Amino acid sequence: MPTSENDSPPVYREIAEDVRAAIASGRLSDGDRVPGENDLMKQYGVARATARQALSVLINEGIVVAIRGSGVYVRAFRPLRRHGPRRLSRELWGAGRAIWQADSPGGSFETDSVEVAEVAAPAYVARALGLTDEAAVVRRHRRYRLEDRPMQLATSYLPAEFAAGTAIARPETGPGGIYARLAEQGRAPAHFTEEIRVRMPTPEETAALHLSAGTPVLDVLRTALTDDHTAVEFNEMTLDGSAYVLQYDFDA
Amino acid sequence: MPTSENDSPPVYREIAEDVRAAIASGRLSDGDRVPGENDLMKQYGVARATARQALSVLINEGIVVAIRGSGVYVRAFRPLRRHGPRRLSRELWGAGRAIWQADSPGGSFETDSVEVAEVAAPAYVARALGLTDEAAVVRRHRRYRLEDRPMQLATSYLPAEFAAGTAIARPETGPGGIYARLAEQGRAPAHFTEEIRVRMPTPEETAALHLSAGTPVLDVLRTALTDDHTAVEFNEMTLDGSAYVLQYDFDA
DNA sequence: CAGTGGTCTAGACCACCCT
DNA sequence: GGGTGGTCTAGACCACTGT
Repeated sequence: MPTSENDSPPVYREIAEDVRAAIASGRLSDGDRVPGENDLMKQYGVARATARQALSVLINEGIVVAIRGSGVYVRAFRPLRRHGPRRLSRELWGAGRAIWQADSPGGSFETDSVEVAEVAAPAYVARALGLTDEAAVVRRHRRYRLEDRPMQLATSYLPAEFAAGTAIARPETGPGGIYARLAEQGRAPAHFTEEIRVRMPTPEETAALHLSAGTPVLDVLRTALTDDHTAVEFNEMTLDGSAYVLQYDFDA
Repeated sequence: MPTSENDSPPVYREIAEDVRAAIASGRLSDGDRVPGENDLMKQYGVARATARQALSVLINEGIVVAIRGSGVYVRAFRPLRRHGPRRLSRELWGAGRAIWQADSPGGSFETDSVEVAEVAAPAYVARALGLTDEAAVVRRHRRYRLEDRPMQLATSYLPAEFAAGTAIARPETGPGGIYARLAEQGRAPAHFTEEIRVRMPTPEETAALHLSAGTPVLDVLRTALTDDHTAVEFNEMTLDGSAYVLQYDFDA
C-alpha cells in the first residue's frame, strides 16, 4: 500500500499554518501582536502545550518573536547591505535594482570587546594562510555594533612573522585599520576570496549577537592575498542572519 | 537591583549543553546515536517533556536529527561548493586554501519539476529587470537534484519581449541552456550581481528540499546584465543551507 | 495585580523502525 | 513486539510586563 497523503497534519501545524497565512496575507504585519497561548487555547480548544508547540514552530521559523509577559509579535526583516566588490554597485543602484530593502548604516560601526593575542595557528587557519601547522599568528577578535545592536563577530589571523610587534598586534590599529598597516609594509591586499555558509548559532553566539530564536547566522571566511598571491590575512566572521544582505558583483 | 546572573539555566538547557559538549569534543561524531528521550529521562531524572525539550533545542540548532522509531543522531555537514566568479579559484585551490571540506558534484545536476509560464512580472522582478510593473515575463521554475537529493529551487524571469516564443520559453532549452540562447540573440550575460540572504524555510520549501528541522536556506537573487548593462535575466534561487558553501573571488 | 510567556510533571495513545 | 520519536492532555509554579 502506497503512503497515503490523506492523513491530516497534526493540530499544532494547522494552527501554525493559520497564523502564518495571516502574516503572509498581510492581515498581520511587522510588529503586530499575534494570538497568544491563551487565545489559541480558546480559539482551537487545545491544551496549553499544543498552543505553545504551534507558536514554537513560528518562533523557530524566525517569523515571530515571543516577549515574556507581553505577547508574541510579527518580526521584521530590515537588513544592512554588505558589499563584496563594489565596482558595479553604483550602476545597479542607479537603475534601482536592489531587491531587498536594506538600511544604510546611519551611524558607523563601533568596535567592541577587542581581544588581541599571539597564538599557534589552528590547522584550518594555517592552511588558509599557507603556513605550517601551529605557526605563530596574531589573532584579533572583535564585535561590531551599530547603534548598540551587535551585528557581527570577527576573528582575524595574520602571520606573526610580519604582524607581531606592529600596530596590527595592538587593539588600536590606527587610521585605515590593519589593511592600511599592511599596505605600509608593502603587503596591500589585492585579491580576496570569501567562503560563505549558513547555520544555526551556538548559544554563545546567540548571547553575543542578541539573537532571537529562529535566527540563522552567516559564516563568512575571507582570505586576503597580495598582488603576488601571498595570503596576508584570514578573517572569520559570523554575521547575524537577520541583519545582513550580502551583495557580490562580478563579470562573466 | 541589577539583573543577577547567578540563577541557573533551566534543566533542559543544561541537558542540551551536555549533549552539545559531547558532540563538540568529538566523543560523539557524525552519524553517532545520541542519548534518546528515555535515556535522558533516566540519566537526569526528568519528565518526558523535559527530555524532549532538550532534544528539540539541538534539533533546531541543526546539529542532530531525530528519526522516528530509531533514535537521534549527530548530523554531518558535507556541502557542495558553489562558485560565483571562478577566476581566482584555481590559484587558491592550488594552494589548498579552501576552508570547508566540500564534495565536488560526482554526478551532474538533474533538473526536476520544470514549469514554464508567461506571467505578469511581480513588482520586485520588474524592478530587477528594469521593466514597467506587470510587464510580461517568461518564468521558468525548476528544482535541481544531485543523485536524488534535492539541492535547490530556482525561478528565472526573462522579459517576454525577447524570450517568448523562443527556446527559452520551452522546458528544454537545448545545449548550453538559456545563457547560450541569450548569447545567440546578442544578449550574452556579461555582468552579474547577486544578493544573498539567509532565513528559515517555509513548510513548502522544507518539503520540496527534504530539509530536516534546524536547516536554514540561502536565498540567492541573481541579476544577469549584458555588456551595455541591460538586465536580461533575474534568477531567484533557494538553496539548502546544509548542502552548500558559496565562494566568491574578487579583487580589491 | 492580572495577564503573558517559560519551565516542568505525569500521564496517554499513536506511527514507525528494527529485530 | 519492544523501543523509538510524535502528538496531546491537564494540570502546576514561576518570572516578567503591563496598567
